[in-house]
Amino acid sequence: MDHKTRCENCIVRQFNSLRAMTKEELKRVSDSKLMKTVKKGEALFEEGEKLNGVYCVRDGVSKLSKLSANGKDQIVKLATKGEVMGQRSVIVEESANLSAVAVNDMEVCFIPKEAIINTLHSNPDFTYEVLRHMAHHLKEADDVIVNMSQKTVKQRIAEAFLYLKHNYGDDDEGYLLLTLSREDIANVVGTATESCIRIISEFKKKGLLKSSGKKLGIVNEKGLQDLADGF
Amino acid sequence: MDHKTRCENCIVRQFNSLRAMTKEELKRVSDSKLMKTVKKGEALFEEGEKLNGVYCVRDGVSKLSKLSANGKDQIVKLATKGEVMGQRSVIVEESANLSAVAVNDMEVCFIPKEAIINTLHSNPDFTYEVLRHMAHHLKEADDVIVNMSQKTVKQRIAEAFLYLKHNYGDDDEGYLLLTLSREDIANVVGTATESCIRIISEFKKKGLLKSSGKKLGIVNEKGLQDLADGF
DNA sequence: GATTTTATATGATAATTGTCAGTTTTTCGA
DNA sequence: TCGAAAAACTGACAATTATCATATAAAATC
Repeated sequence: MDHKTRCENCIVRQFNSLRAMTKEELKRVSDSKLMKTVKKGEALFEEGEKLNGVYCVRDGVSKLSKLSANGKDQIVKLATKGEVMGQRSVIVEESANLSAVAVNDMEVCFIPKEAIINTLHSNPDFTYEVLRHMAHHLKEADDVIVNMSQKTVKQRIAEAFLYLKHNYGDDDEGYLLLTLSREDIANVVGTATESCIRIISEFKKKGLLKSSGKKLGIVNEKGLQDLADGF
Repeated sequence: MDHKTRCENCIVRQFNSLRAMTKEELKRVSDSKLMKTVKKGEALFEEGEKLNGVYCVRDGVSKLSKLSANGKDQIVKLATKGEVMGQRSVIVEESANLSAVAVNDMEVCFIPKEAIINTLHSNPDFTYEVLRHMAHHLKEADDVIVNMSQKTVKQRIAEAFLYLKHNYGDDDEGYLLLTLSREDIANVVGTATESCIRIISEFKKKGLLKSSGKKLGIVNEKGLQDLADGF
């Protein structure tokens, strides 16, 4: 087993609350964890499922979504390298509120809940760190609520592209490194797939976006930003 | 100073994370806290403001809202007796993300952040309890996101009334105990005030709601529920 | 490489929701 | 109790967005 498989040496840990664990706690996590690869489109867990642990993302991206009554999947959040999924459910001992599906091929570590819960009760630094992350997610969620209700679909799509660029970057030709299907983008901004496609076409015509095969790129970032801000 | 002003004896504490504090910690909180009355319409704090502590609601209701670019206030949450406001900002040491304005006359206790922060670092039970509450709010926020993007204005208004009845109750004649203005309801569901008024009128015509002066009451709860569920 | 499936695209139309303008009603302070 | 201000209401219309139908392009499968 090479060193990359030990949590103690995992860079990913720097981004999440596991960094507040003691050496011994981390050793316990590392000994009990299970590495998994998840192929694009596969589910890590489904809404309503009881989770026996959390998933730490080593590589790839997962969408966290919830099925609405009208049969559409609303994507609430994208989880990336370093993020821990399923924390909330484990902490409050409820079944999962969201489904997690891989957007591209992923590498994750499954950490059984015991290794987490024990530390939560004994190491206040760790608990505090988890709390800080949760507080950050709550702020983000509140902001999403405001955007959802106060911005138009066009503004939200513009924002989505800016988000993708800032969080996942683009290649040397200016194409986004994370490619989402039009349907996924529609499910992020909460609109119909057709409306989403139409607006992306419009953005291309206006010289805000460009495309090459499946890839999409931002041409005029300032223009998109102005649009998102309502100008 | 009568016993009701001591946190140790405050019933409200049962509903929030303060119940996980030790006697000594609670004493410190109680000694440093400041009781305030806030009149309807007055702000407890504003978005962007640095908070020096948290507010524990003893009585009354506050709306937590955020101003959007188009000048509208989106109400993200209502905070009631027992809830603690401003926790998030104090924990992550950021300025407030939301404004808090009293919906009716309120009685709150201001607790300086020192009394909270110290305990967060030393008492894992308390930290865990705060974490549990935050996790609960995060789930609620995720659900709001899904509703906002997947339900129609009509459905969201129906839901809002059911929410008001279930969380604040109604009097013996069936009128809601918490009366919000049409504008506030519109800002909760994220729609224009005129649209909100129109739909409420429609609900009254259909025998789903009734009104008497400022008061509104639910006549046909099942009907409202069916509507909210999309039937 | 042909074929089936899936994703993207576009048009036509309907439904929903917002905006503006104006009226009526209620509230509240002088 | 009067009068101003705020809240509730209504109509007409415009803008946004969803839905349905269908076409084309791309990807996956055999």
